[in-house]
Amino acid sequence: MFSFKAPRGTEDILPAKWALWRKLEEVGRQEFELCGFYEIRTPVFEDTRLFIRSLGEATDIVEKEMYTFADSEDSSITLRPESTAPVMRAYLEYELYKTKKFQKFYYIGPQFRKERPQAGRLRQFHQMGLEAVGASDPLLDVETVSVATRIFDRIGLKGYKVKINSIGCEECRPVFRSILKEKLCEQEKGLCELCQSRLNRNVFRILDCKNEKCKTISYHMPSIHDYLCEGCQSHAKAVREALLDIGIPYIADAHLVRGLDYYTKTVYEITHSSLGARDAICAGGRYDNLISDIGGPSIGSVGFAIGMEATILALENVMERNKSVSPEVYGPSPLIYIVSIGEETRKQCFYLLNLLRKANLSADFDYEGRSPKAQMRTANKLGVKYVIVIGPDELACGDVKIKVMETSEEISLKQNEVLRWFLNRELPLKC
RNA sequence: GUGGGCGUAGCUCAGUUGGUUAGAGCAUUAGACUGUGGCUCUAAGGUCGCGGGUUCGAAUCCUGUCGCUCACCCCA
Repeated sequence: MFSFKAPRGTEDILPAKWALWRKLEEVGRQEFELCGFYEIRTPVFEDTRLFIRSLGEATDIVEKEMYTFADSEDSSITLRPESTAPVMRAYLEYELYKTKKFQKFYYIGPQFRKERPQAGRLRQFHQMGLEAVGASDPLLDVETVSVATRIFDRIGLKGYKVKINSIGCEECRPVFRSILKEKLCEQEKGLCELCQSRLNRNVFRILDCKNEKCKTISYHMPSIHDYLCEGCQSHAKAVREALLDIGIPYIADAHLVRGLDYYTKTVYEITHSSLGARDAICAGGRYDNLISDIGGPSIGSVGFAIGMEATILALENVMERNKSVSPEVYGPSPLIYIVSIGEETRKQCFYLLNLLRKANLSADFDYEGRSPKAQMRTANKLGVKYVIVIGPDELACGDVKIKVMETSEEISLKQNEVLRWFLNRELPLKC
């Protein structure tokens, strides 16, 4: 018999795992809003050309990793492989820059890339990220880093590293690229096979190669820092100083490069060593050309994306080592469980259940018609504070019995007193 | 797209050179306790991923296939 499964590279987040996701999302939202970012939601699919234009035609994402569909005869849509371009598209479409040039956005949502799944890398994955659009201040670059690190701090993720670099702008990068390429070509035979092909496709990636021979060669290569133009140099310096000033430890990594074409000046990556080969939990940087590339005015922006699966994986690894951090897997328990004994009491229980819920007291009930013992077991497992018992005896005299689970104390009350009794000692949930 | 590893109960895993009714722990449900939770004990549950082959006999060996996983290219 055929059985359905979640498609390759997708995963179901079951209730047992939701607590961590929720925590990450809630902390993220709070932190974003604390720093003046506003949530924006864009469609999960866009005109295919948006991504071709923004990411660059020759990138792997565009060449082989996009979920692209014919929408009608002459239009093609693509499930978003990242959210920066869609956010910028919205910023331009509604001409938001006309009301206020500088705007700060954040987003949380699924992204799609058709690649082979691997640890922390899926075909449908989730990012939460921010975009600060319309300013070139290096302090803004640092603000984005600080938002990311505070999110990680506040969810209790220890042991991450901030790596930062400048990759120059359209002025100085091409100069460095050609010099680097020239020097590397001289040593072509010493490079691994892959890097030899990178010479023509993506020279900067060679600096990042894990092959020992390539590492040695790139160690002796000139550094981008020697070729940065004056503007990029002072920008990079200001970023590093501000990071120090506000106490964010970082690693200046001259070999850090970015896959996407649109980055300029500042690029950074936050990694976690517990993750294995793909260790980035956040990546971002400045993109001063993206907006003009997709048809907007020439204004600078900076942003990052946090990989939520990767972050949660890292968080779980940290908790594994430090069991004192309890994950509260199933989230909050109901306050009250109602146990009915005998078929004829169920209507009364159900009435009471709805009364409690209308007063915002969380309560649940057994719909399987099981034995009182089984219902008590469930109540215990749920971790409720109180159990209300109604059986034929109670029904006959219009009472209910309330059991306080912690002390096993039992109290008899008239049915019409129940609600007041709870409201006197428990705060209703806020809506 | 390329390469490695792994598929046995809901979960985590044992399973001897191929040998009778395939095991453990945890979880679930029921019962012991017929109106009361936690502890204890008992019981229930498996087409050994799927197909083919070798064999008197296959969870075990061979082969194909599907799935998962890790790594590579690339990337969050």
